[in-house]
Amino acid sequence: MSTFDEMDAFEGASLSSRAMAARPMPYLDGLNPAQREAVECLEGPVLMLAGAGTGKTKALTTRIVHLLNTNSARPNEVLAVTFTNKAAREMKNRVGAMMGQAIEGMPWLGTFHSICVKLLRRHAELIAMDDGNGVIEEARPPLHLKSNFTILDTDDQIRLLKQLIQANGIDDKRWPARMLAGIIDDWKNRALTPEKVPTADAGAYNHRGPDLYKQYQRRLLELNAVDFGDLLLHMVTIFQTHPDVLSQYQRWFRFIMVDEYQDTNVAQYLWLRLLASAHHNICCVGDDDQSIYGWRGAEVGNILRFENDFPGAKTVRLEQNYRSTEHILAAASNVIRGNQGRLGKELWTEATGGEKVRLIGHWDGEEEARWIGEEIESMQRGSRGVRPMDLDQMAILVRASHQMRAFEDRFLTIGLPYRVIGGPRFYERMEIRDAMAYFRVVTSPDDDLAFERIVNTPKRGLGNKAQQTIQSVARSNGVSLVEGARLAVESGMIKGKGGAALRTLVEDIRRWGRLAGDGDMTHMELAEIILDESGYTTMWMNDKTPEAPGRLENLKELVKALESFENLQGFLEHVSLVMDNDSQDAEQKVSIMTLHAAKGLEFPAVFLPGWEDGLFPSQRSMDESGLKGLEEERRLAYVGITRAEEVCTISFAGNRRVFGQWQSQLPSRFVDELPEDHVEVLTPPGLYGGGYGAAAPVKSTIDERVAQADGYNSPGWKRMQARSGERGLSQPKESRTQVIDLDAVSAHTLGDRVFHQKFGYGAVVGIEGDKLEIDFEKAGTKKVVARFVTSDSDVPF
DNA sequence: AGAAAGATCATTTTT
DNA sequence: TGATCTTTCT
Repeated sequence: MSTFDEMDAFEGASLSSRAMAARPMPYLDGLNPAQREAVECLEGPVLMLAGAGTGKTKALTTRIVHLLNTNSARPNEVLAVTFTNKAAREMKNRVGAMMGQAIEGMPWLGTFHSICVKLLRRHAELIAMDDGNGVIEEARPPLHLKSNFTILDTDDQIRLLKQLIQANGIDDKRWPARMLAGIIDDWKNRALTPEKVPTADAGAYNHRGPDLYKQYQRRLLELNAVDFGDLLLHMVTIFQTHPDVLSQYQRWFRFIMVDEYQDTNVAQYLWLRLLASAHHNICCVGDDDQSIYGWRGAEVGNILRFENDFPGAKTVRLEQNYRSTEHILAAASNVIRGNQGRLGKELWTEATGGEKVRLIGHWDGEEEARWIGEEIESMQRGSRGVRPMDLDQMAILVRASHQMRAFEDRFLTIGLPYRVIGGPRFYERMEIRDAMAYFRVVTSPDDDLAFERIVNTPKRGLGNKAQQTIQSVARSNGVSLVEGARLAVESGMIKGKGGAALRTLVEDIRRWGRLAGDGDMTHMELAEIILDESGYTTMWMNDKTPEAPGRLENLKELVKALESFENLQGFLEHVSLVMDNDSQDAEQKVSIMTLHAAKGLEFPAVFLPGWEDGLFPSQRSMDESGLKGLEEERRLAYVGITRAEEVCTISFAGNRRVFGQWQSQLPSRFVDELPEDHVEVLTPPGLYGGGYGAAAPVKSTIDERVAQADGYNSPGWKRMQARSGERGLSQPKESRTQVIDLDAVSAHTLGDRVFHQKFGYGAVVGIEGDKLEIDFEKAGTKKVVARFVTSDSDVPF
């Protein structure tokens, strides 16, 4: 950070004179014409529309290299933003590899969030509580953010909001904290501070939203904390209200590059526009067809509007695809064609031939999983002219994570190794968060949220009552919770076992803090001491649940991860933003993940199961966002198909168990959007109809052929429809629930023998509404909700 | 304070 | 169905 002045001086040199000194540029040779055009256009706004598999990262990194190599910019004058740490890392590595060891790293290549943290730590004091009414509370010193603020994650955020909600006397059953968190996040994504929330949103959260948002921001400031959304919001606010700060950075970041521009939200967009507004040297890379995070605040509009925002922008399209076969590209193109308002792009490839996209319908979800399992095994050996493939080269991409279960179950039984990608991240796991809370309390005893988390973990006999006492003592004395706890113990307000344990804890926290200060031991040793002496490790060692050993493993891993940091503080500062878990073991495994998690990845063989209306496209997307939602789903389909290099297999099931209820499913509308010429309809083996390659009538649609192939018209299918027809897919929820309950109730009469998951067999001795009184053979008489028992004579379908 | 029964509610989650 | 939360019981 010491080079501000140096830089400003450097700015004087003219571009051409610097370019004179340029070195040769062999790196340009490997580019196709479009890539080269995007790379060589260094000045002014550039929009690089990069379709899937068109060498986007190559172009992006080469452009950075070109900027540096032509002496157009120094490494620290380039602002390069990504969304993920992974993408940032990859760019760093590739730039480094291309440049050789010639440069020190690029300090401003990183995620939006990590860059904003750096900036915000420099200017934290500019974020202050300005009371909207102009009334300043005299008693307190002016409240402003301090440079050593902590970053709260979603969990802390929710807990904080819950406290606020309760303090405001709001029933958090009817108005859950999650909902408020969502609303506030949404406002932050739109760069709205509490004062700027539009009147149209006044009704949010039962009309209390805007007020609670304000309270929440104040509380965060009191805790010297920010949440993820604040990182951007605060920086935008600072840029908007402090022109001097803004112009400093406008001079500082002479060239701006943005990856995945289609995923930017309003706050990120404003942030970029403010920084670029002086020189317009901004190069945005993205693909409007791959915008799949609208539900998280991303605005496709940002990329669609680029040419308006930056008049005279140069748009370059990367359309030559190096990843997939022509059939796969044709399928993807044909599907995405259904969307309105695209910037327009058509992927093409020089390669010809290859396997057509394969389409197959199944009787139900389990059969789909069974078939895919077998197909994977046969593809390992090499089937139907497709080369043999390793498990690592195959992936199953689902719309919603609950679809994974069927595959996991199946693969477990047949012993097929698989790996689930995504899921809870390492630092989001309970034990990691607990351990980190301990570290937080030790390094900064004012961290109330951290203290709250660990005060009774492991159990110290400090229940609700004790914790409330601590809260009120702390509040009335205006001190932190740790201090409040100490006072509460000293004054004898918390006595007995809990009091003793609390005294020990408070003393320990102090002692550990001193150990940290002494520097007599490594921070790893200290971490181990904290976890051991607090009883946290012991807690998990005594835990008999199956996941306990894994948690202990994770704790070990956490301590190991400390190695690469100077001290605990250093670790904590970065952990919330940088700790991802792409732990990859060497073993060959099939990957299972959501379509969202698959963005940016590619596999020789891809399975896309569950293409059924309501599931994919998801009913909820369509209900909540209408056509926009449907179009985002379609982009998701596009993303899914374009992950495949050689073989893409799409499938759907006619029946699926949804929340324990069987439902009949219709093939996804996207199935109809596949181009027939590039699709091969497969016939599932055995069971239904059986005839391999059952001759399809010439002019039938794909749906009809699939239906015919897998026995849609079989008696079983008809029976199924008759049975479950009345509870269709799109019935309103209330009526569906009703139907279920009535079903369950009417299914039993006095004296019936029934089965309950927990209690086993029993006889119905009473019926009250939807509750049954049952005399269980083993468990005695219990009242049970009818839904939880099955009639013994019922043949589960 | 903690276990157990009951009620409730179910997408996608880069940071 | 089953994970997670809340309420109730000991």
